[in-house]
Amino acid sequence: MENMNIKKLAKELNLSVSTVSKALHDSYEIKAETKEKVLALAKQLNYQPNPFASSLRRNSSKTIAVVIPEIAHNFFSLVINGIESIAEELKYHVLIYITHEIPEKEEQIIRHLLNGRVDGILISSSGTSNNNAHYHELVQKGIPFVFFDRANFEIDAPRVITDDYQAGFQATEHLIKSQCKHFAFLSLSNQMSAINHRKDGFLAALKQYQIEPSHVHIIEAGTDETLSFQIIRDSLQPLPESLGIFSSVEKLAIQTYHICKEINIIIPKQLKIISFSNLPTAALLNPALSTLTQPAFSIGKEAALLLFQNIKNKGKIQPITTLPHIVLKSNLFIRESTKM
Amino acid sequence: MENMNIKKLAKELNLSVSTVSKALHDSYEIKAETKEKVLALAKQLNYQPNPFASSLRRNSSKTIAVVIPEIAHNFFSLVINGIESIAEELKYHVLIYITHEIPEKEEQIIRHLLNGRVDGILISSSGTSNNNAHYHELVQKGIPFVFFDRANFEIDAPRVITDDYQAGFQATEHLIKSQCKHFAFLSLSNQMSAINHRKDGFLAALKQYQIEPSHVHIIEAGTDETLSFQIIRDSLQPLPESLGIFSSVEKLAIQTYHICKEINIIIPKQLKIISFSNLPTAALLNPALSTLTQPAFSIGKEAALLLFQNIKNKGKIQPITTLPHIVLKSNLFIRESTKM
DNA sequence: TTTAATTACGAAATCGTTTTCGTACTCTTC
DNA sequence: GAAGAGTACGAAAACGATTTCGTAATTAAA
Repeated sequence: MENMNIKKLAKELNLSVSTVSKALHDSYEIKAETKEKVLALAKQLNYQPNPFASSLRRNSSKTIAVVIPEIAHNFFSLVINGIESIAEELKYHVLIYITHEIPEKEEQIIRHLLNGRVDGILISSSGTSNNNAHYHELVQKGIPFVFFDRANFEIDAPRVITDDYQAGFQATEHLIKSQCKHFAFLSLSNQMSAINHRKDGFLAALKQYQIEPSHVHIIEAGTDETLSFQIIRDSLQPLPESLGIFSSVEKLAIQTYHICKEINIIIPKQLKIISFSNLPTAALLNPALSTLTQPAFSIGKEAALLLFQNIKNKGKIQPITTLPHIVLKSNLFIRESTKM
Repeated sequence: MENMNIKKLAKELNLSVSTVSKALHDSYEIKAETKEKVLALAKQLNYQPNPFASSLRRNSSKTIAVVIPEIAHNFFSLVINGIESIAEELKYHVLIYITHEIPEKEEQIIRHLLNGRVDGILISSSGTSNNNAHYHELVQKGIPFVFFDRANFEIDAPRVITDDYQAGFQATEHLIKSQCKHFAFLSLSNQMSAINHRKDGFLAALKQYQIEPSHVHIIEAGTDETLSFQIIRDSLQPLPESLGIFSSVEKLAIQTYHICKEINIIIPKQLKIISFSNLPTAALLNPALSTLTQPAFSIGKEAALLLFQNIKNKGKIQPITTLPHIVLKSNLFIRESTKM
């Protein structure tokens, strides 16, 4: 009685394995009475089909993978919440892979997933190392995938992103109207679509308001924590007059707060800052942080829905032009960190 | 050439399937020359073994499950980071399941995992509904599992927890020495081991310092956000004199901050608060929040190590007395929110 | 030189499902 | 009452790996 399987179940019922299998799947070939018997005994003996045998035979795993740069991050964990809400409903399993912002790691993970372990993949890219070969291999293997937030625009895959350009423009415009004279953009890397779009919006706003180019600073802080602290600290000493910082990600804004505390820069008097962020404590910070907040949960939900739709339509080739690209709106919350 | 498998590989090499399989597993039966040929062609043709066929035959999945109450939470996402660091190293896959603090959901998830989809489970319990039957079924099926943070002490399974009692005592002692007169413990539920230990420490400290029992308040805020806001708000109106709050979880402390802001209670003048928390912004809050911080990453790491050890030792029954229970230390950070 | 041991491989069973076929049996229908 | 359709089931072939067991060919030992 150690492990129940369909063979033992069939023997117990005096039925063939195939009949039992069909009964369990509610096949029209099996009469109601038999189905009931099978279901009843299956429940009683606590029979659960072996998922690997099933996956092997059906060539589908009821599993998706989520590949993200990091997880201890409000944005990504909220996205996962959204993804999980859909996966749970559709009875799919969710595998998590973390790249730690290392493109090679992402490549390795994706390559590994070519073996069919998952029916589809949700990716927030860590930037590409050189080429996009691994994405192309996914396409070739017919494994559906959807980008979210950080997409690779060279690949014809569906994506769920936010209005990064507009949001960047809007945030920058807000800094300009708050009487900033110098402007800095805090970037993780120039390899990430979302961040680059934010930067484009930033630059466009500055151009439109005819800000002197020498007053515009792009600070690439990078993904290494110690290093980025140093880079930001250096760029604040000496402190440009009336500096307005637009941070492309939450983490760098928090670092900036820490640095300002450390070297006694007063926000918003000496420095104003606004950041993309999903911090639940943004309004409680000292001073409260102005934010652009992405609808992270919805991003996860939409991306998952798109993925499952693609999994269902697998085989039927879809014209590229109908690939659904979803763009959601970020919300601007003006708080004290950008007060005049 | 659509999908490579071991049969095609064998044909290409003019070898039998079994020889190829053995070569790929570096079996002593196969001579070096043959191994090299096999490995070379496997790499060239980008052969990756079908994980389900493999799992089916070997009866092991190289996959573990992590069952947590929620994910958009600094503590749990840090724990996952720790778990992932070990899993990645050992080439295991990580499935995530979220219970949303619903015990029935947890039961359902655990029951589902009885089918052998995973080699082991890491659980932070959402409290038990009635019985512990699902845990016993895991034991019966021989599926290793490890509790972390929120353990079920009635079950003989390894656990990785923190010194909740001592930390609770310490935090409360700190509130007492900060001249608080009334004391409140903010709890999620009385079903969770970690939280109850914190409460015990809280009560023990108050007893030791002979605090008048009528000055001691236990506030069970529950897991529903709207409701807990209301409960906390109500318990602060009217505001007891010199109230010191010890929040058992970060979320409730943040809610308290929001409420204080809303109804103009000044921290730490009118109300002092200290909380268990892994907030990266604790020091940046207004005012900076005093915290007890758990070594979340280490908890994840230790729990994963324990689980993998148990997976390896599966079969060999271990005497209950040697079950490793790991207790890690939390760190107390005193900040402005408890300043006199 | 004969026997025993070792080396290097292959055939086939196996893991637990799902699915394709085949086939008894009953029921219509003309 | 023969033909056709429909019903309800079973045998067996997949799915793609791993592993047991058997066996030629070579080498070593007696």
